[in-house]
Amino acid sequence: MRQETIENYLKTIYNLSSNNTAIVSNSQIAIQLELNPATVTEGLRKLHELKYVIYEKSYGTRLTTQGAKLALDIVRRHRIWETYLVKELGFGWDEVHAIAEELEHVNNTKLINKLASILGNPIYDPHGDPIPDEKGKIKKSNFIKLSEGLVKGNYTIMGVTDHSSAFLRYLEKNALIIGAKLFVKSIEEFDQSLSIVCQKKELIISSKVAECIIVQSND
Amino acid sequence: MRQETIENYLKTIYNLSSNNTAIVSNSQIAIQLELNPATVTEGLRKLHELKYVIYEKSYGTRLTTQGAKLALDIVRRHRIWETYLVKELGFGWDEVHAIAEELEHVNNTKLINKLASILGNPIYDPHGDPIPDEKGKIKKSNFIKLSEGLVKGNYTIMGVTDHSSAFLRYLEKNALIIGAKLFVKSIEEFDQSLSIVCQKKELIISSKVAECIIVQSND
DNA sequence: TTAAATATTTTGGTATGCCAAATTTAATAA
DNA sequence: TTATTAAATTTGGCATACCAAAATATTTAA
Repeated sequence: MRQETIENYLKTIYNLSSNNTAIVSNSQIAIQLELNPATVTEGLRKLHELKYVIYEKSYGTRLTTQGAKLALDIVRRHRIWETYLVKELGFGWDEVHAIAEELEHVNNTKLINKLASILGNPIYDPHGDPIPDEKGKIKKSNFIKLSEGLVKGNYTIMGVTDHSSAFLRYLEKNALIIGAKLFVKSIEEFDQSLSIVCQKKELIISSKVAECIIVQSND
Repeated sequence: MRQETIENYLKTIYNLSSNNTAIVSNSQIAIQLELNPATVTEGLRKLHELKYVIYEKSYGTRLTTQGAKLALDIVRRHRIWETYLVKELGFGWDEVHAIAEELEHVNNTKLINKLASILGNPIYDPHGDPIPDEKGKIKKSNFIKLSEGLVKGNYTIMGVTDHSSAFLRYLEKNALIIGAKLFVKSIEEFDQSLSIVCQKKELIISSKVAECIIVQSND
């Protein structure tokens, strides 16, 4: 199996299993990697043989210790590169994801550690995602989705779960950036849209958007 | 054909045809890319169809305008990365080639131009190889191999044609670095080894080494 | 608890990139 | 110029990474 293929599967499984439960379904992986389900079944069988995952037929897949180790390394490379592109090379946070998707496959520990060191060994990337350290240790947080926030709650935006340019530009347009503080004025019962106050401006955001914003409570 | 495969062929053909004549043989490519000759025949047939090369059966191959354009772009990316790794990230000139082999395939013009700009748009990389500009224009030079140098000639080292770590470390050990000035004291008739003076120290170098050092005359 | 819907796997098939061995073509030396 | 050697090509084959369609499981809803 090509190294890049392995890395893409493991990264995807890691990302899916950390958001949701530990077990990941084939269809989730297929959608994420834009592959036919048949291809994913094959891929998981091989990754199981290679001992990167525990794949149980028609049930689900989870990473082995070895698989998680590699997944965390890819995630680290990806997030260090994103941070470096934004902080040192002047890219916008909405354009770095695609470049980092390629750079993450360049396997050179010294290079990544050097970039991390220049950046001051950051713990979060420009999207608010935690960056694993060299040993794969990751800062655990008590962050929640804004969609889980409470009426009259005060929150700080800590990250996003959607990295598409379209979404990131939408946020920027509305000043919904990392570190911004916001107040939940009300939640519409019908469609769960939120009326919030951010930077003294009031705006309505859909539940779909709120699902993709990670916040920390300030109360 | 995978983009990376195309890029590796074109880069190799470019490197081989600029040193020697314009036409490159299959066996040269096979050795350089560490591929079976049968594989190279196939590859060249496909590159011909894609109009990247003119491949004439049992005769040889040369780049088309389109092929040369892409080749020069890869060479640019490779050499900018090498320079960036040495100048900005503190890598040794003997260790950057392998990393640049991977980084060169990341296709993002803005990224390369940004790196180049930080470096002050350099014309030579750490090995003395010229870096094509964004349009593929390359600085032509009157450099010669040290093996073509004359007795009692004064020269400045401008580059190398072998990028192996072993060779680069040998040079460093003997203070034969880019920019060093040297004087050819004598040439041994029997084996064409050179007796040179560099940094006030005298040393003997084999014709094989002299073949791989690029110099400019100071006389 | 069954029927319908959804998810997963199997089967059969394609394209790419590679190689070894056999054959053909070209180059070199006698 | 012919025999030898070397280079290039063809042939047949393998592994990977895919997919579409059919078959099988599993889940959900009636």
